[in-house]
Amino acid sequence: MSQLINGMKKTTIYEIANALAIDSSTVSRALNDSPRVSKNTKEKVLKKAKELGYSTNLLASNLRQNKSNTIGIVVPRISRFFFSTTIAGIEEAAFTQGYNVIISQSLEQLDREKKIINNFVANRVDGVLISISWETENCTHLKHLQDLNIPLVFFDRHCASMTNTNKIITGDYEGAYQATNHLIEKGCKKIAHFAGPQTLELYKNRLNGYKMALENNKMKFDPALVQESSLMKNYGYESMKSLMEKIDDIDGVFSANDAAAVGAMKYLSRIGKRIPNDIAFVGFSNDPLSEVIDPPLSTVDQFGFEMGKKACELLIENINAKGKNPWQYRTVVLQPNLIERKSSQKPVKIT
Amino acid sequence: MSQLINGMKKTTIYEIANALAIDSSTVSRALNDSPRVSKNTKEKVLKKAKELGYSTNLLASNLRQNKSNTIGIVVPRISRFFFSTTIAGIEEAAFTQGYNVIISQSLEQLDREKKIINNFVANRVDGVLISISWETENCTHLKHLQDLNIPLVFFDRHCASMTNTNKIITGDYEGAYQATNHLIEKGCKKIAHFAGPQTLELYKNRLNGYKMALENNKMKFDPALVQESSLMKNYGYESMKSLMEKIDDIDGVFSANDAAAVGAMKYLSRIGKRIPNDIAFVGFSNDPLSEVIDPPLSTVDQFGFEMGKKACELLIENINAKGKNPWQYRTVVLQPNLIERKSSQKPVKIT
DNA sequence: AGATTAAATACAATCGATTGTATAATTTTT
DNA sequence: AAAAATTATACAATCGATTGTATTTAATCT
Repeated sequence: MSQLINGMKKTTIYEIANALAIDSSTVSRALNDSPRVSKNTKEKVLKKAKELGYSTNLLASNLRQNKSNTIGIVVPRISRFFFSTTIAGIEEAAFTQGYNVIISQSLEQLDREKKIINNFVANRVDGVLISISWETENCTHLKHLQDLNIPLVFFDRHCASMTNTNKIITGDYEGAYQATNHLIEKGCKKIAHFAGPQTLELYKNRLNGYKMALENNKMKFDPALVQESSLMKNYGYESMKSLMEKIDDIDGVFSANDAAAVGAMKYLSRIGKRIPNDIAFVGFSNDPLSEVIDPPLSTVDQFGFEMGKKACELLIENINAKGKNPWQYRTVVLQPNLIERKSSQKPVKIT
Repeated sequence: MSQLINGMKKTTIYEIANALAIDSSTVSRALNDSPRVSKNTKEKVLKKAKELGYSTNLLASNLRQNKSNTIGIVVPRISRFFFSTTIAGIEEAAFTQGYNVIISQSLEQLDREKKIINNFVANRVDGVLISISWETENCTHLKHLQDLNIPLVFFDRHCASMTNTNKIITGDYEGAYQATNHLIEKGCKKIAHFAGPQTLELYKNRLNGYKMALENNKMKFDPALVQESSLMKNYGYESMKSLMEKIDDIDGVFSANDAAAVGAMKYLSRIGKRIPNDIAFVGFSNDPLSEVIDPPLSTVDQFGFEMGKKACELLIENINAKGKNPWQYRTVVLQPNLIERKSSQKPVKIT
């Protein structure tokens, strides 16, 4: 095993070629196991490569092949549970297929998102997976990607204005419908909704699912029962507080995420309300918090890992199809799953 | 704005050079704002570049400059809260300084870790940030990185066998000492410890902190009170169960992470024990779970985001120092912070 | 104006691997 | 054994940007 002195230059195929008195092209082909090289030479090359501590320079290889074997990921925040789970799924699929992932966070800022996309283009990523920021209403920077023939897949949050594109999303409408309907079945008469930023399609859909469930059960939709916020925990707390001050006979809450529900539950337990007896709760996302809070929070499971994995597989499929027959953009909807826990088990009223 | 037809070749500096009848080297220098190019030409180049939709090919640039502006990160699991927080910190620092991050997960497997490192070397990352897997006892693959003169910084989990290296770690011993001492102060007489895999330095240190706190308070250390596991939630549940079946007068638990503590608390609430009155709890990490569980769990805050940010800054410093005076390896210890919550507030006994 | 210095640009090699084409070596066929 | 067909290897261009050196052009000085 060769000892490399600090800062010594890395071995290249030329050094291997020199050492064996053959041509660099033969070395390259040998290393790539090309049928154009004899078994004998391949063995010699491999042996010498090991001896010299050779490691392919993928920068060179990538340049020549005009392919980086890299996928760019943009998420609002890496540390948010749902996104870190999705990323885990993406990484898993990417690793299996020999792709690297580079990850950047938009921090919900459009201008950061644009910068990131530019950087990805400059780095010649083979494809992009993105969950857009709150601020992203104008998607020209993403359309531009498609113009450049760089495959793109949205996951979870997508651009409503782009119809011709790949996306993999949750059945938000259906999940919200189920959740609300479940509360109604448990006997709730006045159900509030914590809505997320209505710039995002997915929160609109959750609101619509809520509305439609009410309507189908002949309950009137009351805008005063809807609180829109960023759905962070403290907003759940505040939303609940201001709702309760205005309307005191709320007996159910469907929250568009778990964090806000948790915040609200904390407020209610502080003011002595019982869950689910006084107010029943259903959240969304199946955040680990939901299982731990007391009482455990009913929620809608989103399968983040699965979504990431599928999104990545779809992207790679698209990458591999480049240059072949025209690509058919695909929309995959993952149907979520209502998990019933104690927070929504209202005792049956005897009437 | 030029419309690119699907699959059209990307513009290069040569096209810009041709269009303006100047040399490509001048274009390159103009784009990099070199003082060797006149203001006039710079403007013309920039204008033409925009017109042709030019985007630097960093693959080419990186090859030439033998620098990828990329940092490789290896973590056991991206979706674990502590790691996703750390990654967020790393990404933040990297973005600020113009670096990309590529992320891979070892899934606690040594052979995956080795593959990842090889891949990072082939991709010529400028530096590596790693939190090693459980299985990683032999660190030759990481020593190899240093031989290749690729800067390396460990964070959180490091190799005990490597003394000459950069690392940024938590004051695990001190944190554990504080946590245990706190339980003792609250009147606990028989404190159990949920220990993590003892292959990892950090869990050894937490165990030692626990031991030393007992010793300094003249309490005997009893190995039967220590349960070693992977510290996943269900292991906390099981550990507590098997402990209680053997020893029934335990009145405090210091768990080396929060998840295991939460599992144990769930078990105790099931069998009707009261927390903190019967058994007080302190966890480690300040996982979001700890704030939400009832009663809220006292824990030791680890500042994951901070750790990631500092680790990345240290790495970049090391990268920039390459080739200059010999680098002094650094060890940074972030002192953790005990957060007292209800789970450890044992009512004072009147004696 | 002519010489000297400075500014701006052009030339050409280079980073390390890949790949189409040409040539040499070997094997098969007749 | 000569011709044809295979197989193995060598040659040389290429990917797109960077950078040291050389050359041309413009500005300054005496």
